[in-house]
Amino acid sequence: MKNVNSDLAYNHIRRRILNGDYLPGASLITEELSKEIGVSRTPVRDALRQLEVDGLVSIRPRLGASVKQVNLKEFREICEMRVALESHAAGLAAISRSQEDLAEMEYALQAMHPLSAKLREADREDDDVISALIREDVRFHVAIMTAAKNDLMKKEIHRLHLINRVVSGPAAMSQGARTEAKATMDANRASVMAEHESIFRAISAGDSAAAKHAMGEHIQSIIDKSVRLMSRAESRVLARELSQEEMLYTI
Amino acid sequence: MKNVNSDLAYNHIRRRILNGDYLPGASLITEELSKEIGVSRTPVRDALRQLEVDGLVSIRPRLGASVKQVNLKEFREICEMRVALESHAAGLAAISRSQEDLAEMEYALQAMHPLSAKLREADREDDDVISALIREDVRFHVAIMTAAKNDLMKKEIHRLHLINRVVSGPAAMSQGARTEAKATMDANRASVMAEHESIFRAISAGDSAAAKHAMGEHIQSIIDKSVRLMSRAESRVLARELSQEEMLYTI
DNA sequence: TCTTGAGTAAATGTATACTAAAATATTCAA
DNA sequence: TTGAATATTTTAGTATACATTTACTCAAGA
Repeated sequence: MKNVNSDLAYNHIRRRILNGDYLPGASLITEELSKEIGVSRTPVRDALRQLEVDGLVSIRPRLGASVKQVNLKEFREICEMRVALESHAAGLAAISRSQEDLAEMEYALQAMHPLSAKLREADREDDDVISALIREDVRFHVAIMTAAKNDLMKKEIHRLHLINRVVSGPAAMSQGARTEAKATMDANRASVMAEHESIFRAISAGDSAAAKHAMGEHIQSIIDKSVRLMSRAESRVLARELSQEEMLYTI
Repeated sequence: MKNVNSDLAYNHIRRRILNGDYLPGASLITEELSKEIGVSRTPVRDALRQLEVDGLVSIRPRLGASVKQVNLKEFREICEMRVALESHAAGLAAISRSQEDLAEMEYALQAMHPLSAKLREADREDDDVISALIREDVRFHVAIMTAAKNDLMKKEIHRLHLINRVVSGPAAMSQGARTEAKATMDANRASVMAEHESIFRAISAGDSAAAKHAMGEHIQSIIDKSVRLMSRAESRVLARELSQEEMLYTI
């Protein structure tokens, strides 16, 4: 995208969705958005179609656009795609990684150690430390995607991440679920660190099969955790779609 | 898509691209297309944007749309994605396959045996037999994707296949390359059959790891063959993009 | 002859008016 | 009061006019 107004609309709507200003299911009316952004309906339509491709918006012909609501089936499918792509990417990274790639991964790991330790010792959760930890976690994963030397794959993985973020991110979670998520993350922090280490060792050693396997386990465990969390959170956006049959019991 | 006119335009352009009427690199002018199809520019623009998502068209802002030309780097990336997704899908299929799925795979294999044998015996290539063989090959792979019970993954694999078909399909090949492709395919037919058999055995036995591995090898060998063929074919559409530096030698 | 630059043509991006379909409100009868 | 039929409103799809940018042509000068 580089069409000034379409770009404007795209970035505006995208930011607001990722921000949680428009919650999953909320309808996105082109005219309202065009007034809000200050462009005509045409670039807004373009932006919504692009966002549909990104998986953040769903468009039903003649009925308009709304923020994508992911049901359990789709969530599972997205997760399976992530396992397939991220583990394969780790395998490629073990073959194609440069010294710079390895240095970036090592930097992230070195940075995470003290941060993780600090959280384990402290009684209270420190948001700054947590966000720093998340940043380094992302850095580690991005470094691997970069090392795999496959832009298409990197882009697709990023796309899937963003969809998951919209449905399982802060915006889509209740307050209770959010604190519980923090607790679980805290408990599993040590195992995450160990998994990162073994992924890094395999990539560093150039052992493609081992890297692939280690990453597969890692992503799978992350997914298992978030699925468990979301089920408990009774998140509206993750609710299974009820069949016509089941809807008969609404009395 | 279900907007009558956008749909009309989308199907029209898509068919012509897959048909080879518009070759890779050909520019697609919205006004020409709108006259040809008999709708206004708006639905044509929608269709072109959708086709860009499909990976069949590339749009450069202000410069218009053209049929996608895939360079060697992108081709490699698409192939790597296919290996990642199709092998993972085979692994899932080994877990989730139903009796109907297995029956469909077995049907395809049973149908391929005599067809393959007939081609090996006959001196002359029989187009009808070849297209029947391709149909059963597709049936086998589709059955596996279906058995994996992941629509998102199935759709993405199908998308990647179509892109490969446009750049490496009959339309994108010279006559010489086409006959050579046939010869190579003939030589490798036996090994393809053996690979199919071992994939089927693993899925049937519910051995996820084995199915994954067998499919990975199978796709990789298919890709290796087509890469070799295309390199030899000196296909314009697969040509590496020349740098500014290199363009200085055009005298 | 080659390069440079103004001018022109062509095609895309954008805004808007029009059309059609879906959702909502209203009316009237049972 | 309820329910169905109808009218109104809203909103998306489409066509088209206008604005903007790019590419191309052709002439003038080095």
